[in-house]
Amino acid sequence: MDRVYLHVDLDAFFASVEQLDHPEYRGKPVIVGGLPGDRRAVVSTASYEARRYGVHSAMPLVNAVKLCPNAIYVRGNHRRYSEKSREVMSIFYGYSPTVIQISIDEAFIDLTGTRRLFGEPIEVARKIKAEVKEKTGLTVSIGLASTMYIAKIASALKKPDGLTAVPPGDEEKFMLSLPIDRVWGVGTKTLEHLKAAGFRTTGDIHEKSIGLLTSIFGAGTGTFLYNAVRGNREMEFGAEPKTRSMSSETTFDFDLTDEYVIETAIMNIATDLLFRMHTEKLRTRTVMLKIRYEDFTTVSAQETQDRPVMNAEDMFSRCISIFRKKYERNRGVRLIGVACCNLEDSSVPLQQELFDFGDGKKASVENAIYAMEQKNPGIKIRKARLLNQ
DNA sequence: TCTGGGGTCCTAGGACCC
DNA sequence: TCTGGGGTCCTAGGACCC
Repeated sequence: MDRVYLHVDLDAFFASVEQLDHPEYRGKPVIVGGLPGDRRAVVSTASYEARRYGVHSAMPLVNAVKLCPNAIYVRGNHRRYSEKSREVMSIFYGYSPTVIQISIDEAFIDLTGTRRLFGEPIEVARKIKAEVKEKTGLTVSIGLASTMYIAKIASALKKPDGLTAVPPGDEEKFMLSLPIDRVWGVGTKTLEHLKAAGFRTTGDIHEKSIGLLTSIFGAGTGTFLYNAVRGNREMEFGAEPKTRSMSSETTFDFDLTDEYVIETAIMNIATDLLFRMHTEKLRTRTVMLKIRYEDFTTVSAQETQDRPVMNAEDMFSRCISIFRKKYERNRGVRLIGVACCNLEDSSVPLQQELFDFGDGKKASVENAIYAMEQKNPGIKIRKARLLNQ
């Protein structure tokens, strides 16, 4: 059967939600990510009005302030964005049971075999745009193609409020019409590498053998490039996008060198992460700590134990033990991150011998605290050490 | 100019086992 | 004294995405 996919992308999502919720922001440059004066913030989303000044995602906020001092700056409200995201995603299920959400603001919709029920895919795409606009006030850009990979690239070509269809059979032609930096999966590093090796267009890649490409770019990137420019890249999305890791990190306004202060920050981050793990009913045996030094060099180390992390104290002591082994004294620290990998479902009971260390009591006290925090969002119960932050 | 936070996946090297 | 080949698992780091 002929495959048909849509890729739907919300336009300038966070900024658009702000303009929706604050009518006085409409038609004006809105920049989500931080307030002027936030030293190390970056732009999360810029409204199209702000993009005209050259502001874009991932740009350091200080640069945005220089380009567009009169913009409306907001830190952002993720809870609200998630709510709007759910509204939009639920509309998609009216057109197909197979919706694959790949981030807060985009999803694939599998329209394969739905023609008899819903009509031509291009008409379905138009209907979805209209329904999203009518029900949520937001606009989307859509790509339509025979593979998810092509649909994904197509959706970005006419933004905002765009619709781009690539007819079946035209996949390769489409890839060859694309500037090289539009190839999804080619980032800054590969782009530099391509330029250095004299590749300027997707056609330049297309005319080389797979052997040559892998000898220049390595096996992984080489075969990826070879297939991508032929439109051969099909992504098999597994059934369940399972959570594999969870992390929390903080960039400090100023670099830290005092070890007590750094360790207190680690406690803060670890506590936050453990709370999120708890609400998602996840547990882990693998804890990773990340240190970014003032010069942006980044190191990380992880430790796996037989027993899962039992409570905050356990979590903290694992983090600190990694930190003390890894940290090079007196170097300024700009970021600390903690991650838990290889997550397990915490409702699966533990073997008894892993549990009998007196940790049970601590864990149940913490569960009570978490329950209270969940019931009363806003209340945070923290160790005394964290109160003066 | 100075570079967030939350993720996923890949690769290369070392340990360990047969 | 000098040493195989294959497999698996773990770790650190890197690339990429939104």
